Amino acid sequence: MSWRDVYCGEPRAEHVGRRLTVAGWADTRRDHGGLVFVDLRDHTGKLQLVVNPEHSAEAAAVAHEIRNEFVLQAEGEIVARAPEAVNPNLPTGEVELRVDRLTILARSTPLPFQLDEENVDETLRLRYRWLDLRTDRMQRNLRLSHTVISSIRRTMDDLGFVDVWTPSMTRGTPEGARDFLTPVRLQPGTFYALAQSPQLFKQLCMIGGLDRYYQICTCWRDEDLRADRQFEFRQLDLELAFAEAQDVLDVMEAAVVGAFEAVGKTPPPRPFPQIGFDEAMARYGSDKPDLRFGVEIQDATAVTRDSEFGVFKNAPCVRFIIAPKAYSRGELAKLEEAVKSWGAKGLAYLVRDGGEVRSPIAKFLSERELEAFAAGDGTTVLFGAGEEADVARVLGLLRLQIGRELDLVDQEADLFHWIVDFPLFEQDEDTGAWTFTHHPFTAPATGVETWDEQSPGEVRGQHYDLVWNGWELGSGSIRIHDVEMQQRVFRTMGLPPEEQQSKFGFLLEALAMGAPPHGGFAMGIDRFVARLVGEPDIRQVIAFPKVSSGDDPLTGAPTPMPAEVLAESGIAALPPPADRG
RNA sequence: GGGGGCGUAGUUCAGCUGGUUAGAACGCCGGCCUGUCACGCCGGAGGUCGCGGGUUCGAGUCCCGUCGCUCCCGCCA
Repeated sequence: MSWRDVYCGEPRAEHVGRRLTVAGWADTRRDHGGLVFVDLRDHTGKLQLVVNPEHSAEAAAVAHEIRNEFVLQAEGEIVARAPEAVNPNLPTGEVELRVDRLTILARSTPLPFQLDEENVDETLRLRYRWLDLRTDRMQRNLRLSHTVISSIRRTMDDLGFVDVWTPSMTRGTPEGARDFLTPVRLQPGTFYALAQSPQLFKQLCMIGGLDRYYQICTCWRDEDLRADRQFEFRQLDLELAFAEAQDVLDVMEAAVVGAFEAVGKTPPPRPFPQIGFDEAMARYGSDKPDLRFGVEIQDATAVTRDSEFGVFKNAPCVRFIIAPKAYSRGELAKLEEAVKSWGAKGLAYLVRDGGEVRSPIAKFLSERELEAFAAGDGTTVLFGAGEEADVARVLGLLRLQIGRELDLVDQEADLFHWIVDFPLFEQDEDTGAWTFTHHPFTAPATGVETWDEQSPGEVRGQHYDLVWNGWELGSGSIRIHDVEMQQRVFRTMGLPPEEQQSKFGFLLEALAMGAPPHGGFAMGIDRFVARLVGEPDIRQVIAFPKVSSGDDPLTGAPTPMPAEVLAESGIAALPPPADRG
């Protein structure tokens, strides 16, 4: 026997007269004492059951016992509703099931929250995720997530990519994110790291002649959780041999556009525009700019060098943005508080309101400066002064806040951009040491073979980030396929030959044995899907996510490490959290 | 590590400048109900106001601390 003939959402007028069995959850019941109505629900929709004691006394007896979320199986005839009883709000509203056999397949205790309640505390939803998953929201999110992933796989398949599995348990990388560590019982005192990305393995696949590799793989990073970050997440990971940057971008654009089409959304036009890193930082103060609104950053350093205002005169960099609103004192105080929390010392401003200029610094400013900061009436010029990187960052954040506050963001827009021409190296502010911007396997710009290894700040890399409406979806690059170039990069970041060998010896060996030119990309699937379904954070598209402390409210993980595991793995015992401090 | 927001029945929330016995809706329990669809009507149970301390004649309300969740900064090659 089968549990059901049709899903709850399926019956229509053409089913009238047919005997059918349906099964699902009791969404709502309306018990009139005699007649009982039950809305039976599954992921396809709802169907009204009518249980009439005159039709089946047995079914009616069962029906009175039904409570919310009981699992039911009902058998009977699909009948047309009387015209005045049609429910236009239900796709199945023209018909109902006249029940003559009703079985309770499972009972339910009263629920800790109601499924139709909005704004339920998220920890509670996650604690009882199996209930939360029954909601339309989660059903939609997870099913669309599947649609996106299968669409991506289809695109990859069509383009000749091969799905190759790479290990999750691998060698730790001291650079980059913190690793999750796995003790190895067979060799006490040693550990594997959970892969932060299959980066090196996919490069080895290229050297191994696989030509076009892809994988939708889990990656682990032991960093603080955020709206767009979990300990573990999925990425579309791909690599192409004999590829140039444009080849990689073309593949990614095809995957993105295909996913949009798969979920019935209007895809962004190709090719996605490219913006240089320097330009993005200068105009938007971010390497993942949200281009759905203006309020671009402008530079004033040329005029402020001779300023009477000490803060401007002494700052190596002065920039400003113009907000299309004459902010009040109170609002400016709040903005100042915000920029201070981002590391700025203060917030200079210039309000033009009804022909007047309000500004505590106006008296210091020359005609030339005022001209440079010209803006229409009903505006506020907001300044950042200090080191260039700090000014860019703070004004970038301020720009985002103003865009949100003043509702300047075009919510309908789907703007995709490539950010390109990143510097290959960046300097550590504290130590002055040079390190890689992206990762040490990114190739320098075409034609760049050597550089001053003491001062490589001008070298650009063949690196590209994909940004959607201000969210970084992922990044990729053309990789180094020449062993000497790879050693030069390691050397520039101060990695001595012995350490190059001990950490990356296998890569250097592989690069020396016929490595084709290659490049690839990695895109965060959860971020992409969250944006696609309109969710503000990735937990809503992950079936069983963790909360920001790293706890899983459902299983109660993580738990203290058992003493015998510690003993076997050779790890020094740490008291459980309850015993600490 | 730092900053902001939130925390009151099972759930979502209200609770004013401190002042009787902390309320509503939904849910839950009992009763009535044959055309409802957020069914209706009657009755009922249900609270450590996150926790601890303080101020006060009196604290859900004010202060300090702490815990939890959340957003952000740092961090995330």
